[in-house]
Amino acid sequence: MKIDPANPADLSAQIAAAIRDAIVAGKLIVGDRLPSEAELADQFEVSRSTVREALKRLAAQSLIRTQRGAHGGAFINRLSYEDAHAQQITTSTLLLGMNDVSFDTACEARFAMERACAALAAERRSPDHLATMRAEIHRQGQPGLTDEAFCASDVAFHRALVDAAGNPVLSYQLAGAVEAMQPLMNMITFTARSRGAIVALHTRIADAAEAGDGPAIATALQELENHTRQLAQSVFAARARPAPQGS
Amino acid sequence: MKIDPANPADLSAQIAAAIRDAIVAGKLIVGDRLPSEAELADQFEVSRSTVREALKRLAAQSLIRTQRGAHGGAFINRLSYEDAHAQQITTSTLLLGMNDVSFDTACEARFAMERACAALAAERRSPDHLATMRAEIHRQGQPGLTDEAFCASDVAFHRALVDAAGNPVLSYQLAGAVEAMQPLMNMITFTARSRGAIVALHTRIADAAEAGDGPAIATALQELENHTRQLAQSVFAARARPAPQGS
DNA sequence: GATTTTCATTTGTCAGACATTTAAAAACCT
DNA sequence: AGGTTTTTAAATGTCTGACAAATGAAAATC
Repeated sequence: MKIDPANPADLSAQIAAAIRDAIVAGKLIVGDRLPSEAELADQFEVSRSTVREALKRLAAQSLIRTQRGAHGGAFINRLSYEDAHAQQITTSTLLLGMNDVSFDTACEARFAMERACAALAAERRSPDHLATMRAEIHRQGQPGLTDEAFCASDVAFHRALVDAAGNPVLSYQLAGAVEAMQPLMNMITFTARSRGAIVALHTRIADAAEAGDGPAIATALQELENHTRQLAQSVFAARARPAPQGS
Repeated sequence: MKIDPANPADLSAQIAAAIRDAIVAGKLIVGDRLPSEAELADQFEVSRSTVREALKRLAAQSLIRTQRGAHGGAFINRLSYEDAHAQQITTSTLLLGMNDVSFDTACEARFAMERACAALAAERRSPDHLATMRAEIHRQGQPGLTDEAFCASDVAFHRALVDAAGNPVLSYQLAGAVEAMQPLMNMITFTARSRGAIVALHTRIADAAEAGDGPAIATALQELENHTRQLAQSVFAARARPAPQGS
């Protein structure tokens, strides 16, 4: 594990990359303890501050965790689904927010992926998942719900559908995509009429899941996608009318 | 933007979180320049080293980029698809590698997601995508190809299929899932016979894409998933036989 | 007016110091 | 001997002060 002092890139970035590569390559495995900061500074022939900056970079990616005290140090961290999930949501949200991704593009991607678990969800849904879906549908029908709360419940419903597929890898990937959409969805105003349509479609999805009918879930999701995109289009059109030349 | 000095957590982690939240909330937008390290140290009432460690954490997530010199500093970075993609691959690869995710689970998730772009790919594939797919199929048929090279070509083929869906968000999400599988796929030995079967299925996929037949792509992908899982099962069974009680 | 030099600003790196945490080792007291 | 307290060593967390290197703007020069 060496670094190139002639490289113009930051030394701390090089050191972080070297250690990260060792982890990805399996040379350092979960639970292993890195040498102390002082020892690493000696090995790489840099100061302790530089080593520390490198370790902070790795900590930011949940690759290591540090412990203070006599037998403390930096340990290779087991990347949990939870950590990975949180990172993915941050990344996806920023990606969508910073790159002017159109609502249509994000919506299309999200529903395409969600339809991918329709068959598995129909096959494996547990009573727990069904109960969660029913509960969220009930909440969505209550009057006086703010748009934000409606959106949050929508996310919870779809999250339950995804989890019903019973594949943690799929859940991790999809939850990121679904939750990253939330800031975009929050821009929409849901009228009572469109809420009714959404609740009806959610009910169809829950019924189909209960009946184990995968294709019916997929069809309902397709209709939900169409409805959502139309709704967004009309909302954005109405919003653009007062200021057509708006930046 | 404040931090709590009584919080037992690292000050640098708190500062990083405060700035990250401001970015996610849109209070800091792409291109904005953060105050200089010295000014941040004054604002947060910590030393410059602590501020630097916080900034390195953000840099590790591609949230900021730094520039040296008179009018340099830390700037809010536009998260590119490329950066997000690279991060996702690292995260997914480690997640799969560290959590003993079974080959079946990962495989199921990957193909489920990939089938999600079958319809879109059939509709939008460009001659470029078809050419890439054909080229990779041709490479996969050549004798003397190592297993690693075969796997790499397999990834390139599926990458082209995903890109053919013409949705950058979908590409970003799926590419991570597909490429994260590569280390698991590399554990498999591909016999000449199974390579032939895979190439035949790839050809069917390319033909269906050319014909604009989405369902046919999905069917072929399903068969490819079945074949891959059977192959993995037999390989792992053969490997387990010499040491059935192996840890 | 164009070129060169100077200069101020900012990040990158280093060295040394002290505070804090932690677990093991040592000392101490039944 | 056994249990409790104290000490100690090792490690990370933070601070201070310094210098190097890069970079763009301003000043000086031709």
